[in-house]
Amino acid sequence: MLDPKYLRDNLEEAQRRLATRGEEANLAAFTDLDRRRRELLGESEALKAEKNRVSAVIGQTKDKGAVQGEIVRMKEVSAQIKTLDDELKAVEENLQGLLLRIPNIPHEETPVGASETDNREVKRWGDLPTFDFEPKAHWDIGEGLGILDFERGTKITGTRFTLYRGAAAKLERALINFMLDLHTGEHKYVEILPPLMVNRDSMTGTGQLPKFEDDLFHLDDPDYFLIPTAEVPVTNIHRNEILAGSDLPVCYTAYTPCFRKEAGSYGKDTRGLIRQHQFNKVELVKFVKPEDSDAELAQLLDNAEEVLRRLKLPYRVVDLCSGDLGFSAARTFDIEVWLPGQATYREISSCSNFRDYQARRAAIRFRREDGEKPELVHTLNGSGLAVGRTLVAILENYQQADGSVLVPEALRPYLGGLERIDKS
RNA sequence: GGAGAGGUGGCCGAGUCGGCUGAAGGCGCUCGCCUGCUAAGCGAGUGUACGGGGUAAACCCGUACCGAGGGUUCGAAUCCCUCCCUCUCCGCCA
Repeated sequence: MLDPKYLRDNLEEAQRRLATRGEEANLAAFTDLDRRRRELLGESEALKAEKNRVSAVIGQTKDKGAVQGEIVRMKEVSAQIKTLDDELKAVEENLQGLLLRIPNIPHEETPVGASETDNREVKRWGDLPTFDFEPKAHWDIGEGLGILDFERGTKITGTRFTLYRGAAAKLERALINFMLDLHTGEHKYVEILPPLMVNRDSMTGTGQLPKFEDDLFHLDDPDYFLIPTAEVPVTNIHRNEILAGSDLPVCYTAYTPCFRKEAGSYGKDTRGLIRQHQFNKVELVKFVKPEDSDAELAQLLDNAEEVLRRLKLPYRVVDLCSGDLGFSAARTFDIEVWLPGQATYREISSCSNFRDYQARRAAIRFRREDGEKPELVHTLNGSGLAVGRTLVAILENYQQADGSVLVPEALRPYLGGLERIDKS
């Protein structure tokens, strides 16, 4: 959520910067509601002050007959307050609803652009593998080895669900452990195993609600949602809390399955593991002081990149332009891994600085020193990495002419020393 | 799922037949005093949000908040209703 005070004082600037997202924010409505709210609040509070004062007098008066007139008058005042508060409540609900639907303002350094094509490539790492045969797509490799079963996944549940068996299942598990060990052991993140279902407040805190309910799997009873990313439960760990400044930065990593409806992506990536309704991801989440968030994002991004470097998978980093930015993010770097089967780079991680946008929604604050006013933290998160897509990248980059797949050296200790996946 | 108990400030814990209780008391914490060291002792202070004033701040005024939301009342932490959560026992279960 944007700061209402900032909007009040810098309406044109906010409008202009939000416009770079290609989205028209209804800021005129904000101005009207905000003004009306303050009018009503002023009137209501003045009457409450009067009521409190007179009620105290009535309480001290023994002879109630002498204050009968005041009692009658206060009855009337209470009725007026009720009327004002009813309207105030409606105005505040509208205002809140409006603010919750306005996306974050892009970072000053976010490239301005309309879409994906305007994203700025900032880095390439690794040499692209060469093959003396036509490299296959991962779905062919996986089916050929008998380790990915797309048909049965669909039979058991439906489209965009896949059954892993044997080496693929083990490889997925090895990747999860490898990533968590790296981030907890060398990058000093604290491992979290959060709930996979969350309530509405949590979804609102990170920005999935109220605008993107259609993208989420929902349980009717109780009214819970399946998490689309560990960002949601992990960021909400500190919702409505005031952290000690000396504890920042707080860094968490969590492995969780993620559930997404992928509404509106019909026909896209229908083959293979790229776009599933359920996938595994290791997430990195940070709570930091505002002045540190740019540097912390750079570090988080590097922590995610390190996974690919250890696996020797070629990748590039892209600075997302304003038009391609997610709803809550101010700045986002995507890491895209090379997929030889499709001869293209595909997103495998998205690392973002949300600044105080989520912190304001979720009331996540910190105190620099004892006795000082609480301030909003900055929140960051990024995939470290999407596990299923990492498996895809390994299958495609490490595939051999005979259909087998070499295991990256860094993963072998996690697979009992296994060097190669053969048809089983 | 059944039965019972309970949700008050950073923590513990009082709140009588509804009225100077933002909330006793204790602990913790901060500052000052005292003190060979440590410990103890003395004094003062110690929530958040919103609105208004003042603005570089400090600060001042008002309102709200005793799990959440409604209701009764001139007035509710205290009474009534609904919901949520926690604990204990039973049942069930990985």
